[in-house]
Amino acid sequence: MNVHSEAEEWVVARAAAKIHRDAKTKYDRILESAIKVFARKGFHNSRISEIAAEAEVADGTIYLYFKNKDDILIRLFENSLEQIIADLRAEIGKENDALRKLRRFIKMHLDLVNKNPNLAVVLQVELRQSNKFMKEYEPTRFIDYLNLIAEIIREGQAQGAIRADVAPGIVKRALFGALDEIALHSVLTRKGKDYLRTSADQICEMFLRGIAA
Amino acid sequence: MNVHSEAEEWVVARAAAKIHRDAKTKYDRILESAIKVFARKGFHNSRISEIAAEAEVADGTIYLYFKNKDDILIRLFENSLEQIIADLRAEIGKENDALRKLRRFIKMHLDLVNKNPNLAVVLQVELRQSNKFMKEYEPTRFIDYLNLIAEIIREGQAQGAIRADVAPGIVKRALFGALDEIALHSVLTRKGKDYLRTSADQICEMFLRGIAA
Amino acid sequence: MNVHSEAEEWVVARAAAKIHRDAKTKYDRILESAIKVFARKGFHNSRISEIAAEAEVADGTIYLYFKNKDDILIRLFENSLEQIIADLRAEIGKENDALRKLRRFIKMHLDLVNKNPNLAVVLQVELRQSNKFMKEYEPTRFIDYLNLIAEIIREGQAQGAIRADVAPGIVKRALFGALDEIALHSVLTRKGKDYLRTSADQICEMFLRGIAA
Amino acid sequence: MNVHSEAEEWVVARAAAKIHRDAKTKYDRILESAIKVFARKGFHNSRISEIAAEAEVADGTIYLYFKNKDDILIRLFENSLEQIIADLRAEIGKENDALRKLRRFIKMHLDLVNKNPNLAVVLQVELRQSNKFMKEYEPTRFIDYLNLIAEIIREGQAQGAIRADVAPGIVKRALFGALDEIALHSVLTRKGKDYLRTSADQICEMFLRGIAA
DNA sequence: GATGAATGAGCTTTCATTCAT
DNA sequence: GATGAATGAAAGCTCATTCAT
Repeated sequence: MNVHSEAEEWVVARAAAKIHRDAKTKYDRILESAIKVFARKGFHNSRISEIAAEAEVADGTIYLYFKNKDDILIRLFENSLEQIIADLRAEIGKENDALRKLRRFIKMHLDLVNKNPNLAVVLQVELRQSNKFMKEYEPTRFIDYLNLIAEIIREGQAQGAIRADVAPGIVKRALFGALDEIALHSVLTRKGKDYLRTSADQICEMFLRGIAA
Repeated sequence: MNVHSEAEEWVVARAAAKIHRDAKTKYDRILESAIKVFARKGFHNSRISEIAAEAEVADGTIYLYFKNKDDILIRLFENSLEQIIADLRAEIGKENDALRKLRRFIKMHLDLVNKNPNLAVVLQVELRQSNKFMKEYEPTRFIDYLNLIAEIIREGQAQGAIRADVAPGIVKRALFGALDEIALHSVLTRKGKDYLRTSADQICEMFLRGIAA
Repeated sequence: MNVHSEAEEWVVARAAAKIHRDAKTKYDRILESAIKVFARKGFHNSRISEIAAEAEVADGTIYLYFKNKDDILIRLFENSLEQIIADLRAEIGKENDALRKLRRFIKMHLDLVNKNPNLAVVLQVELRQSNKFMKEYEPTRFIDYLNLIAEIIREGQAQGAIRADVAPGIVKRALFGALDEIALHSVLTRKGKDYLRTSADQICEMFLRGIAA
Repeated sequence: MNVHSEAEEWVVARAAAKIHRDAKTKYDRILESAIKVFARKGFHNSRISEIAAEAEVADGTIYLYFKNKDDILIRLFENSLEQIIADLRAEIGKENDALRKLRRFIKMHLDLVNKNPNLAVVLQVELRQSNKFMKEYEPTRFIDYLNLIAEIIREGQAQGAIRADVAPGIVKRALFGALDEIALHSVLTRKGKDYLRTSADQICEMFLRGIAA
């Protein structure tokens, strides 16, 4: 390889990087950078300036798109959850039977942890360290998520597949809590795919038997 | 009530307070004050000086008993869990049947949240906001707690009351997660006794059916 | 003087102050303020906030230009010494004869103490109270200063005016030590011009005879 | 060696240590410990509790013998200087000739640095870091020390060996400064015996020629 | 919209000193 | 005299946020 072509390649690579960078909105670039930085350093140890550097924008620019540091975390949560809910709905839609829907739901929840480790760290660990998120955030999206479960349960009850005395409003939280704790353990101990698969099976077995008519 | 008796009562009250204060070690007084202050203001918004004032000791005195602010939280967690584990063991000991043990366990876990609201706030919300706790703490006591559940499950499997293909190491976490999420919701929304009772019943029903042979 | 003209003068003075303030870089303003404050209160008794106030910048701004409090002292030392060395070189350059150069050097060293009393206090007293300066600082500039003396001595030896058995590396320190002690005494007892003049004469007489061939 | 005699030896050693410890007054033990600790850690980084531990006394005991931390340093300085002055007087007394006395003085000053490295570190570096010492201390002992030099010079002038136009009050400081700077350099760079010997010779040669009639 | 220099509030922790025993 | 548990004042530095350009 001669010097000429090396230089040419470098120019091409730079141009490609720039196109890629320009293709995304600054908003998205900041969110993606925040996920990386939060996952790497933790929420409280991440500096706005680091996120800005990672996103190749100025510190002040972040405040054109986000109210403050906690807001990045919360919007990140909402954005991700919105996408996840959409994906889950699509996945669930492939089944008619409520119990089979729940099975898909459980498997997919834990599969997401496996496939998005950075996001999982942020949602499982860092998010809960924001006082604003824990105390002030109106958890609309989170409630949407929980209600996905409640809906399936009610559907199952209508179908006669799930016991009528099961309280969807409570069981939705119990199931979420179970999945969440498994996800947290997976993230903190870096136990990955196998652990999550086995756990998904165990939880399916237990919950479905637990609420089946 | 006349002024005289008021003054007398005040004297008596002061004396009682002093006796109470002297009766406890400074260590215990600091821990109890920390629970109150953390529950009231949140971990990050609590000042060491507030805890010291509440415990009626000097700021510096706290550092004779604790390494730092996070250490207070962690020791508070360990102390509480140690007591809780002892109480749970005693409670469980009253039954021979594994499934009945689990039932007692579940009911008591949520009953503790009801009976110690301040402690519950700290353990459910504030504790998780300490980066040191989430990332550096070796969760020995927590594992002890989880293993209480695993033990009962293994016992039930030996008795033939619980399915042999249930994985105690996973189900213990799933059950804890479910209870924890219900506890968190109770704490954040200030839903108390009734919510916790109903939830305990629902979780018992679901889990016990879910793992029964 | 009437009130009218007083007010006018004040306006003029303020304007002048502002021009003066804007003309210098923040870096220089902070250094100059530090000299004043350190001289007035001593290094350990000076607060960063005082230096900031004197320089009319925010506390945090200081940390955009300096690593920490000790760094201000060290940079102050280096900046001053750099200027002093340049001036001394110019002064020395006016003579050809090594002994006459030394004479100029000695007189000028003590004259600087007389002309910059604040800086002298800082360099003689406060600088030595910084642990970082005494133990961690790599004294490049100071060595440059000492080597000015060594160079002149070597020159004198080449010229045959100074004994060949004089060790420049030791005598440079002995001469500096002598001047430094006189300077310190002048600063601590506020003995000024006359004391310094007489001392310069005495030291010249003694050193030059002491090393002359 | 059998176990029996080992135990016996240990008892004897302990007893000897205790006797040694008791033989010195607490005052002396604290001063000696302070020299060690200050030399090891520096004045500002030494804790009263460390000095107390080293001296095997309680923290509070130190305040029965010393006003405060700076007082330890100052009393340490005075104690040492008193001893040094006595030794120097004895040494000087061995000569009649003023110039020979000065020679002995210079050599002994630098020899003391060589022989008491810990003390030298404290007197050369740490002492100057005490604001109280630099600004409030009435330097009686130090003046005694300087006057030793002045006396010899006056003696030499009376003998006709030293020029009459030499100002003893200035030259004493110049000589001290020269010796002090060499001592400091030796301490900071850990250049020991050889450096100090050569320096002593150079300074003798220069000073004695410099002031000789 | 984008920048980044400047701001300044905010707080844990240390450790010399005291004093009841 | 000796102890050592308790005190509490004291301040450097960080970093989220602003705003003039």
